[in-house]
Amino acid sequence: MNYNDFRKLKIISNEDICRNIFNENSQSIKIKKEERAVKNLLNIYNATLKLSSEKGFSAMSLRNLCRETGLSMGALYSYFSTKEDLLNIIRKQSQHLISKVMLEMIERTEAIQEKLRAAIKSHLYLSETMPEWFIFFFMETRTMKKEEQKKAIASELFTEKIFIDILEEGNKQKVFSVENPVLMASVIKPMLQDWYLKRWKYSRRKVSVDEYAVFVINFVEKFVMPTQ
Amino acid sequence: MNYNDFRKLKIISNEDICRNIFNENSQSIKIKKEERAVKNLLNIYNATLKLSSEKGFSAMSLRNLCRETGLSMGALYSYFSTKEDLLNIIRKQSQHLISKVMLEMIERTEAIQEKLRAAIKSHLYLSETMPEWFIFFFMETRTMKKEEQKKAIASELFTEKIFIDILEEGNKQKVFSVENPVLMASVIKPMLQDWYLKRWKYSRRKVSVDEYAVFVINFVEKFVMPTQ
DNA sequence: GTCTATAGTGCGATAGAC
DNA sequence: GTCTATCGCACTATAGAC
Repeated sequence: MNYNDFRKLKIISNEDICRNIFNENSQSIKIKKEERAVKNLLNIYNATLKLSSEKGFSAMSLRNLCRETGLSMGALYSYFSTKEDLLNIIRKQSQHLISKVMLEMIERTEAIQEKLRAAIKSHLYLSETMPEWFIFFFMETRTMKKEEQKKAIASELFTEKIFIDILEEGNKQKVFSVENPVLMASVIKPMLQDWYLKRWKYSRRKVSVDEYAVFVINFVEKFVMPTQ
Repeated sequence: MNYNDFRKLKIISNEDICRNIFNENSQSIKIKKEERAVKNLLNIYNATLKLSSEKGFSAMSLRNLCRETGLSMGALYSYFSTKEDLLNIIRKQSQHLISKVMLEMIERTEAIQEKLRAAIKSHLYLSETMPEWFIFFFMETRTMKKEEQKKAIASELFTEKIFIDILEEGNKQKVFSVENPVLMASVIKPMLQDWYLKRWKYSRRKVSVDEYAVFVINFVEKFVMPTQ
């Protein structure tokens, strides 16, 4: 599977995320008509990610957000109760959908080697599809309050666990030979994160997400496959 | 060389950085006595890195900084002219010293394989010595104005270039066999950055900087050394 | 060289008109 | 359901006392 195939699957969209936000926050959201609410939430969602991936969430004022969305302060506050609330809602829903997609993509494959490739690709492809959200999540974790931070850290460890499990299963099947699966998983993650954190670098050098995926997969496989 | 040896070298200190800040900004700094100025600058420097590595520079107010340093608003403004100015001064001086240290450490070695190891270790050891600064630099790049941002990006590319040069020289000497040195250098960098960005993870798992260095070096060498 | 006091701005949040 | 108007507060920055 390459990035084009992945996109055709239409496995995830910001609209799905906003519909979930609406359904799970129906009490705090003052707007009752689903279609209107989802439309505005999508507007707010996109604008928030855009503005805060530029300068950070705390540097984004709600007045910036008004300008970007075309909504008034009053209207914004019909969709969330505090600025911090907005951050938490976005974190929660997107995070949930992303783990789901990764697991689905891995489930589609059979062989353990394919699972490793699927895990790497799905993370890269997801971040290619919605880079602002990945940057947002990475950068804003430390600005969150303790309790929210814990959930963000749990999510980081969750995706890492996916890799650890695959590597350990590969060891068991004697397809892989990884001395330290935990440390191995630890260094795969930052390579995937670099794709969205330093996107400017790769686009400047005209490296496509597919090329990057192949490179990372080769790199990792050379280390995890038993030497002949 | 391990981390302990590196520390004993005392090759870099925050005081050196602050003394440079004083010397290179003698016009904008209103305090004229060097010893007093350096002492207070060090205080401000440490407090700024501490506070902004917690919640980000833009979320750190100058009132926070007063509390942390024990200085008043008026006193602070004798050392820099605007809040943004403070950010730029810190970026510039630390960045300069860090490239210098990396190059020095590499120069101490002879064989190209040792140079690769020295480059990896010096980056890891530096970030172990002054993690707040590395986090600060990584996180605040995007909050900077265009012109400052360019300098930060140039610095990222500069350390990457160090790796590219070593890999290409190794290819020439036929010690390495790296198909794509640029992409290889691109993925080494995030592995080094992970050490300070996710420090909580490694300390929780009781991985020392020396163990991490060995792992990264093995990982990279397995890929860059020609297969027998 | 450092302090306190304060000017001036922009923030998050809300009340009430429509 | 969305708007405008406005409150109270915290911010950066400065002026002037000591």
